[in-house]
Amino acid sequence: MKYQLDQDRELSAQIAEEIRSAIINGKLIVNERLPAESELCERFNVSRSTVREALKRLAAQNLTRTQRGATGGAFVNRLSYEDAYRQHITTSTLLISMNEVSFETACEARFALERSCIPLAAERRQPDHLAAMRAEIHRQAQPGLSDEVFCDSDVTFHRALVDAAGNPVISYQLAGAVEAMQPLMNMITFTERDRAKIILLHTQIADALEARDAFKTETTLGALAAYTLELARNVTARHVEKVAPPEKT
Amino acid sequence: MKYQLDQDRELSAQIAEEIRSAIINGKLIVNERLPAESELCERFNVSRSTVREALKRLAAQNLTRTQRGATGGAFVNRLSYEDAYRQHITTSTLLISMNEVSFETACEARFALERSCIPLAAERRQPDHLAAMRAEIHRQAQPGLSDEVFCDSDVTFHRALVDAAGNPVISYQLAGAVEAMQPLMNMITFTERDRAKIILLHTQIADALEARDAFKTETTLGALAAYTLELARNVTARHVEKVAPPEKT
DNA sequence: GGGTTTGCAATTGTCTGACAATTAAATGTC
DNA sequence: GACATTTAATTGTCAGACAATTGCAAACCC
Repeated sequence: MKYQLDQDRELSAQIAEEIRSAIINGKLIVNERLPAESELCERFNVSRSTVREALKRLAAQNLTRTQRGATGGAFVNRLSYEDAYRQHITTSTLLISMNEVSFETACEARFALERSCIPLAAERRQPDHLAAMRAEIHRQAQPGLSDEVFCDSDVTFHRALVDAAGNPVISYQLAGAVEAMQPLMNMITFTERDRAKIILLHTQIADALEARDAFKTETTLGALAAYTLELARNVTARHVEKVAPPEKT
Repeated sequence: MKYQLDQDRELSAQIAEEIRSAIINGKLIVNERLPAESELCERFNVSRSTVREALKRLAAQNLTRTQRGATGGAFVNRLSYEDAYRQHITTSTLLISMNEVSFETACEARFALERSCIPLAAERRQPDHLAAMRAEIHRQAQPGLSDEVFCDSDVTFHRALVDAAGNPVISYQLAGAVEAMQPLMNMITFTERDRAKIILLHTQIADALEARDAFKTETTLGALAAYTLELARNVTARHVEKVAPPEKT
């Protein structure tokens, strides 16, 4: 069981990779304790700092957790839905914001993906899902609501819709679409949008879902998508008016 | 600009969190250079080891990269689609394998999500997407193909279908569903499955997509989902036959 | 014997200082 | 000006030390 760390990549990265693949391949199982840092030093023949940097890399990915004390150490972490959610949302947010994704592309993706949960949601929605959606609609109708709170409520509404599908894997996967992109979309469109219209569409979605009418739900969600896209185009058009195009060469 | 690191959480985690939120909030922009380690030591009033552990945490999340040398340092990394893909697939794989997700739940999620790209794919599929799909179908039909290669080809086929939607955000989001779950599904069903039947369904999907018939494509994908589920149930049933249920108290 | 306290040992967290490796820029040489 | 050398800045790695935490067992007390 000797590890030869070959290349000129950083040692801590290689060691982290070694352990990471052991976890992914199931050689290390959940809650299993990794060797102590001092032991890893000997095994990989590196200093403790290097081992620690490797372990911190793993901890940053929620692959391990550490405890101090006599029976402490680094343990393989069970990746919880909550951690995975957060990670997925963060990654999605960064990906969108760092890669000049057009609003149309993001909007299209977001609604296409959300649509996928509707047949299941129509079949399985429970009273509490409907109640959550109606509660958010009610909140959205309150006068004097700040844009920020309205946006939060919007996200919560859609999350309830997704959760109504009763499939945690779908909820996790769609978190990246709904929670990461909805705020971005709201940020762009909030100046233009007609809350009454959005609330109406939300109500129609809730009604259709209550009636277990998947087709109507999909159609209405499509209308919401179209309206969002239209808003964005208005904002863009107005921008072009105001900001003169820079005349480079 | 003084940072007070309060609690008894690890310092390196707090520092990493500080920098991470600066990146997410846009206070640090892509390719911007972070202060040198020695400078961060002074700023946060900690030792260099601690700073380094923090930076390694960020590097593990692809948020930063480092270069050695005179003008080196840690730089805010542009999160590429490739990195995001890999991260998403790894997280999805771990989430499924560590949380006792039933096969039915995973299968349902996987096909529901893939379905969402079909209307767009039918509209936009290009000759190269179709060619890629047909190439994989051809591969799958070759005799003597190992299960592993067949599985790889299966994944590639579905990825081509997803990419045909021409939306990189959708491709990214669906990577978690297709690339993470398909291998798991194949692992379970490969003993039972009839390759000819799968190839037929793949062919029908490619044909329907070529004809830009979204409805037919969705129907056929649904049939593939149903067949996969049926296979899994057969395997489970056989398992129950062979393995006597353990009689614990 | 039973419960409590104390001390010990293992382990991670942090600090300090040193040197190696790398790299771009400055400097020197022809 | 072109090329070689030196220098300085920066990260990567190592070694050793001490602090903080924590489970456990031994000692102790009643």
